[in-house]
Amino acid sequence: MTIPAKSVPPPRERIIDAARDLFRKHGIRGIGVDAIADAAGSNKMTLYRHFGSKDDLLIACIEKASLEAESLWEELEKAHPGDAAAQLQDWVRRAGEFVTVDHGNCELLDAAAQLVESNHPAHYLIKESRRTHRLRLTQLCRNAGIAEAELLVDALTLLIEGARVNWRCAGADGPSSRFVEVAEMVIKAFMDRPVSCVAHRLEMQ
Amino acid sequence: MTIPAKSVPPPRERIIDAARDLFRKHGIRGIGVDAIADAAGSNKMTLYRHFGSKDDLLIACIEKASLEAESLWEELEKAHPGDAAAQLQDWVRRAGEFVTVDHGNCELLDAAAQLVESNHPAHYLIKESRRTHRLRLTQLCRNAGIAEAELLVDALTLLIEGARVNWRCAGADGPSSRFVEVAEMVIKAFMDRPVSCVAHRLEMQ
DNA sequence: AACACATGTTACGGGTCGGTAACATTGTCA
DNA sequence: TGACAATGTTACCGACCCGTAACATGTGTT
Repeated sequence: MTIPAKSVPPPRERIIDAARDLFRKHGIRGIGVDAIADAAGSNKMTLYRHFGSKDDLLIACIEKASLEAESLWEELEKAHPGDAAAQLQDWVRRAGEFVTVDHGNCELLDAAAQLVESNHPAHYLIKESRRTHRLRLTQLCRNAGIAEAELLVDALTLLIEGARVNWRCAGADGPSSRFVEVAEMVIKAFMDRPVSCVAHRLEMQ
Repeated sequence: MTIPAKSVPPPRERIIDAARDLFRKHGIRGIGVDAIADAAGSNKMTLYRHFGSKDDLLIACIEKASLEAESLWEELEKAHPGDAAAQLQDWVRRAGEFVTVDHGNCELLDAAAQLVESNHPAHYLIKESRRTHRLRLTQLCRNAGIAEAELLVDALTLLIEGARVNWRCAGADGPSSRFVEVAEMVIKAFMDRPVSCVAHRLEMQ
């Protein structure tokens, strides 16, 4: 019983979690390390003992978010073993929740948007995470029998990130409320005609 | 010849233009009033003589961007008089340019995203501008013979704003490069079946 | 008890930034 | 020329924030 009950995570984890939450709510520049340490039930000194700088803390947050995003695919496979179409549908449902609920781990985008043209070391992590996510989703669409999987993935990516942005500034009653509806419709359009409009347009030329 | 040649706009306009540009590039909190005044070829003092605060300057920027966005509809009507379908197609094309080129006046979203939960007075302006934009686009879709115009507008809104966000952090070779393609496909899907998938889903229940 | 170690507390330095004050400069009009 | 308004220049204040130093407080181990 050296560790009687892990009722409270160690300070490092609490700080990361608090930072992720506050970064998402107020932006990276919008929140101070003191407030983060305070929200984590700790203080600035222990924060700086674990993370050499605010940037290091940000990187740790992105790494954790990236790991969580990676676990999504295992959950989908476990929920619908071998059924790619059901997994894709479930993905849309979960994406809709990530949009309409604030606790989504889509903070990679927010972080990236705030680091534009800054040569921040976190850029590499974000790009890498997004690349693997894109590949996974493409494979899922392909397994679901969709011919133009890449185009569908791009469409879904635009939709979900547009929904996120819209939800934040236009509220829950804005266009983001129709995300699932629109996404399902787009998927259906891709499934109904594996020979897509692109092929049609190519034929016309 | 009191005013020989308006080769250079007055400081107020130059400051607003510089602020819009820098707000977009670095974020509202990411740029200082001194840098804005400098980029406008002016000083902080004249900036504060025209705008009582940085927030006032931001509001002036939003108002100007909102006016420019409003003029879009007149241009569309002038380019394709009476042809709603062509206007809608042109809208998609222009939206694609706004996404892939940085000078787009879609900065309302960026401003709103940075003012989340801050009770900023600019929130009202942004919401109002977005509301009228939504109404105009809905009317355009309806004139183009689309039954579920509201849903299509929501879909297009999600797509364009997702494309903007993606372009900023994933680069020009990311999903945003397919925006026009996806948007045209979605519009085509709405045109091909005025009785949409929503109606189908209602029938199933 | 004694020690090592992680954590908490307080205070401070250095920097940035929003905003103001006082003064100098320019340009226009009578 | 003289007056007046708009603009430019410099300096400064106060607030905020990142990061560090020094010290105090536990906590577990031997």
